[in-house]
Amino acid sequence: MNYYEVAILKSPLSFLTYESQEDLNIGDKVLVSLRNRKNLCDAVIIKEVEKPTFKCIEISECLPFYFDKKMIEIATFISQYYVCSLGEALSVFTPFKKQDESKEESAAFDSAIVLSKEQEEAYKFCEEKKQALLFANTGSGKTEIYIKTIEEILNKGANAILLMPEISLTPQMQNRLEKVFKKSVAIWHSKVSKKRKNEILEGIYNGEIKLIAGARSALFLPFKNLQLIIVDEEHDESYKSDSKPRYNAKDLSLYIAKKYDMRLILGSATASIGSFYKVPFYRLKKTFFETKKSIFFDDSSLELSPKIINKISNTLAHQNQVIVFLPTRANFKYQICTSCGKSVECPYCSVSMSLHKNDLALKCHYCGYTQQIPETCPSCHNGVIHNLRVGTAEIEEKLKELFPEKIVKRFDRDEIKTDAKLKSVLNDFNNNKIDILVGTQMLSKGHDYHNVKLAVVLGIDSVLNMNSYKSRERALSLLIQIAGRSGRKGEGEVIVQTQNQEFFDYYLNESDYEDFLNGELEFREGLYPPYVKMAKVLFAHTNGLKVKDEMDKYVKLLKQNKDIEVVGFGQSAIFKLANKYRYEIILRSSHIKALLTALHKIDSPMAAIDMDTNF
DNA sequence: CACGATGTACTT
DNA sequence: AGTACATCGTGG
Repeated sequence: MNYYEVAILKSPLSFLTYESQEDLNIGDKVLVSLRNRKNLCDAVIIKEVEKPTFKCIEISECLPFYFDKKMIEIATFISQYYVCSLGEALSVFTPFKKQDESKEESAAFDSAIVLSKEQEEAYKFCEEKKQALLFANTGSGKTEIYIKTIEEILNKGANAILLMPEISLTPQMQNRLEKVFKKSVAIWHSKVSKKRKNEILEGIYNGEIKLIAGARSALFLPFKNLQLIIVDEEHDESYKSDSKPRYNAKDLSLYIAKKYDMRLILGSATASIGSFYKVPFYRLKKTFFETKKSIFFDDSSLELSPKIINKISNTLAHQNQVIVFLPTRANFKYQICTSCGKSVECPYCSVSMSLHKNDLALKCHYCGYTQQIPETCPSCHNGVIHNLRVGTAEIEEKLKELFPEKIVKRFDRDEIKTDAKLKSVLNDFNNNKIDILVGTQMLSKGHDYHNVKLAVVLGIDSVLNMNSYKSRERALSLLIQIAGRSGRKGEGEVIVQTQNQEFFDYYLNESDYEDFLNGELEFREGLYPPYVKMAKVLFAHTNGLKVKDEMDKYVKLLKQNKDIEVVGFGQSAIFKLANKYRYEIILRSSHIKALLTALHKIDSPMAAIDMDTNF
């Protein structure tokens, strides 16, 4: 009889010992039964052990899948660094399939791309450094460098992964890749159907698919010979997972590339401070079409001021297109009573409900709770509800009133729910069937709107004024990304509504993003990442008193540790979420090991640990 | 005493 | 985490 320690997938349990008649290998995927559990559980063989003193259960079945050595090593790192069980860490991977060898037909792709002198230099730089940051202005042609590099890697018979933020897996990027790599490329993200995912996996198993362009989870696909990872829009914060394991796919890519000596390209026009600090960078500034960009500012607090309306009107009069950005969905963010001043809150979360006129409803953007629009204030019963801070739907409505003969469409999470919808709206926009596109962050992500001549940026101050050491970085990079959408061909205008003209103007017109990054590095030294590590411990429970006590207990405990600093603690920004009260502790340390040791010791059922939080 | 809601103990 | 089982309160 053989005895094995197994990690239960998706479970926080530590290793459990099972027996088996069969000789199994480390990494084999098996099914085991667990007392109290009706279904068999997926598990992974971690190591062979001596016969234990207690009685074992037999492994129910060995499945024809396995996790290879690298997967187990990377998962071990994830469980250490992001503080979770090995079973939880392994569950993000798609295992290999035990089967006959895949056909080793060598590929010969020819993108026929000719790089410019500057691109060629950048390309060489990335090759020499092995792991590099391609800090490339919008329109400077980083995609060509990606494709050229992928081509080189695939032609050597190896595999490549191109990571992109889910939202920016654009149809045009798909087209460009398919044009060169044909059936060898596949798109992978959470909205791909289960059936299609199985087809793709089959393609990876038999070697027909050599390149995956996809979201976060694409990093964990079973490639035999992965040699290149590209992280596009590397500054994007959505690479961080917000459920367990809370890994950051960009940071993990760097870890993996270094550990296994793979090529890595991090690409962005607004490089993140972390990458700028850690990774050698090449600055690709020269753009193909020398675009003339004029930036205007508007300091009104009105959402659509006469100055802005005038600009839009002029642009439309010349048969040109406009995009309007604002960081808020729906019609209004807050519903305030004119009489008692209270806002309508979600009964399960301590946040204001947002008005959705289309659905005649108030919705909670955090838990999804929906209720009818109240006629009078639910608190004092006599006041009238007054709206504060507009969202995309409201601006869309106003623009339709102002320009009744023009086509106005919305581009946000409420409107673009499927891939088909995304494609059709982008298609209509690029075929000039839409005059004005109003949207949220979604607008800023790498889409190529080639006829846009005006970008209107509203509400950027609410991003800048957020209470986070990252606010400046977020606001400026967002603004640059949106501004980059205007005038991709020829002249473009940008109008920014802000009370902070000096800040934005300086970095948009007089200085460079690189200077901004250097300035921020100086500001963060000794206090914030990338110089120190920060983590959040979130306590959540239906009982608000119990959870506070629990947090207090850990504050006391953690404060005794000389190697780590309790930066702050108290109620979370959203105190009540989905009917649970939330408190948090923010930790900082320049001593990673000490911080991780402390975090691993936290064993409260109410606590969730978030390493490298997106504050 | 029947219920649902809440709490707790356990997993090889 | 997911589950079964224990305990508590309410209503009949």
